[in-house]
Amino acid sequence: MQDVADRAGVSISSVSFVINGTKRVRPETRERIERAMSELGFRQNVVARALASRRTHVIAVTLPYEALDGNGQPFLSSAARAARSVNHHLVVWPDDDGGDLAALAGGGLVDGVVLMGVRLQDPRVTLLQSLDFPFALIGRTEDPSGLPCVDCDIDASLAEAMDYLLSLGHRSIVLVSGANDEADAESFGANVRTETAFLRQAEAAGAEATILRTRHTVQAGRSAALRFLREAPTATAAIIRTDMAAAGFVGGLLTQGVQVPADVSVISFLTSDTVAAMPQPSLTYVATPAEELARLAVEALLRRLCGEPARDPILRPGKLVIGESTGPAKRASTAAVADRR
Amino acid sequence: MQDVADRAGVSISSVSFVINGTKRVRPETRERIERAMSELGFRQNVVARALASRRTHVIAVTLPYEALDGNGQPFLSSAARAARSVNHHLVVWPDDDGGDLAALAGGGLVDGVVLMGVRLQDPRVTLLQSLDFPFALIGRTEDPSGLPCVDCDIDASLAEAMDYLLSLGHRSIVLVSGANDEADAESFGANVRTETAFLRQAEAAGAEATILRTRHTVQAGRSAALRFLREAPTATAAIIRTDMAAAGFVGGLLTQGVQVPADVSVISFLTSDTVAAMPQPSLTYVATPAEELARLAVEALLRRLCGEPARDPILRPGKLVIGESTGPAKRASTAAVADRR
DNA sequence: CTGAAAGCGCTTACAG
DNA sequence: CTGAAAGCGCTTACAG
Repeated sequence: MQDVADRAGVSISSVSFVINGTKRVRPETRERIERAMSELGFRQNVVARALASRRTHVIAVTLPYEALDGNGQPFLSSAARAARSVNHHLVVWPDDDGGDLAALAGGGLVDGVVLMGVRLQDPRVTLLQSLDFPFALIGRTEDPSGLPCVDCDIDASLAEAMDYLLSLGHRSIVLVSGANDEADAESFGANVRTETAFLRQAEAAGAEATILRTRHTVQAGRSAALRFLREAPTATAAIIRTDMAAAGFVGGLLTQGVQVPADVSVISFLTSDTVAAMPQPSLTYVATPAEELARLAVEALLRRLCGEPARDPILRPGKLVIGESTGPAKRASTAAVADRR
Repeated sequence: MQDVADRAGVSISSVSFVINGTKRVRPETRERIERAMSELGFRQNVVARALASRRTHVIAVTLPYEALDGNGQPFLSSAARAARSVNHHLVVWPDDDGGDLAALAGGGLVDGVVLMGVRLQDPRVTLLQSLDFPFALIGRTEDPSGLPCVDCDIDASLAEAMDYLLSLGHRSIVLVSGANDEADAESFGANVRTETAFLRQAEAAGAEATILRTRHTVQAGRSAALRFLREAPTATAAIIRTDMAAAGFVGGLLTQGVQVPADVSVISFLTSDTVAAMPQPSLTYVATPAEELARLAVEALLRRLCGEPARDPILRPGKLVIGESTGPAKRASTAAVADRR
């Protein structure tokens, strides 16, 4: 930077002002400085700038190591684009238990962080609050008031699926809920909120409601199909919340000679287009508004960085996309049971 | 840090030495310093350390914005773990065209970078070389000699699939190759190398070889199935290199009344367990050694950071996993054709 | 509009 | 084994 200043015949302050647009400089000097920069191939040292200004213009999104490999939902790419559109960079920073996060927040490498995979009781939120480090959440804790949250409107999203099934005449519906283990199932808000909303909406509609839980794997979906047939023999429709299991669930039904959607309708709840397109028949599904949520979270974080107070949680509904896996309910559900034997 | 030094009654140099283990300090002073640090809840400022030492202990893996959302392969989680095991952090840094990469490499925020999605002619490699910035590749350029590369051994991996199909009696085999567009198909080494190896291995075995190209989507896989039936009527087996298309391909065949594997055997080439498990029947596949490749790439980068010269490219083969989509070839392939009509 | 100077929080020869 | 001091490459009041 000193070299640039020398070549342009100015002080390094002026160079800094030009780079950051912090202060007015005479157009003529500005041009001299810019010429000098490009002639010297000057690249600003981001680390030094960060140390002096306490701003890196980098924000992070943090998620568990496994989630790094992606679920096909465009959360990360959308967040990265949103960051870039406001002149920031986004990095993805893996963290399982808050240890890496502490290093991230304490170290000054990034200006703020977006948390994914938020749990109802999330120690990371407490940690960041105690460090007074700027953050935003994709998801919600149990009591999200006062926190900058962006989340899926589970209630409205589920209503999309339920109303559609009800309109097709289904009156006995199963929710295949769950997570990788029992503790996860209880700690993730999306899971708990889906189960609650399901029971409430089914009751309101006078429909029979059953909840099964399963893990997030294709194989688990196959097993869930067997349990579905055994434990809910009168059910004519299933809503699957564990996206990887959805394909397995349909496969499991087909293997048992149960036709989809002739015998049983299946809706995949909050999944990606890709996963929904994979099975044969392709799935009717409620699409996660991943792109929008990620963008809104980055925007919320940036408002935070500008010193604005947090607003109320922002909720967005998923969208129903009709595929080949749903159809009218069989008239007499007992007939369906008979067919299955 | 000055506070810590004061409280421990030492100079800040000693504190620095304790934190970094750079120099010997008397156990007694060390203990005093450590006590002072924990009492004060001291967190080292990573940015200041980076500026002074020119080492951040952070490495990046860079990939296109879309690839951020993952393909289910454990590249990123494995790389992150590998980095952590050698006391570094890994961030994921999206980059489409080298512009973001230049900021990353020039800015001093990370010590080195792992490049994914490497093309035969890759401008990012040239850029990093000209900046003299440490990097390692997952993948290979056209001429990778002298570069720190880690890649899938396409030839050996394909032989796994080919030998298995040949042993089942298949003598007319189709490769469904491709990428998101024609330019990609020509520019990605994995694609080009697979096609080349396929033609060579088929010829060596005296088998009939056909290549079809398709895009990386489920829907493209369905269309590819129709083209397979039309353009290669005598073929009894297909190897699919475009992972998302594999499920669609099987679905497309089934829709046309072609049985898998009774009429046609299908192998998915270099995919993840998850994608292979999704279709019904589940796919026989050659698993990408993603975990190993990512780990090796991080190790290669770290050797680079320690000043060691690059070795020759490191190649690792994929592993054949037998699923439900492969079986003996139909005796007379003409019979198969007749069946299909 | 421009510049001299202090300071961001560390590391690391160097001297003791 | 320990400390005083220069320096990493910037930003930013402050004075002119």
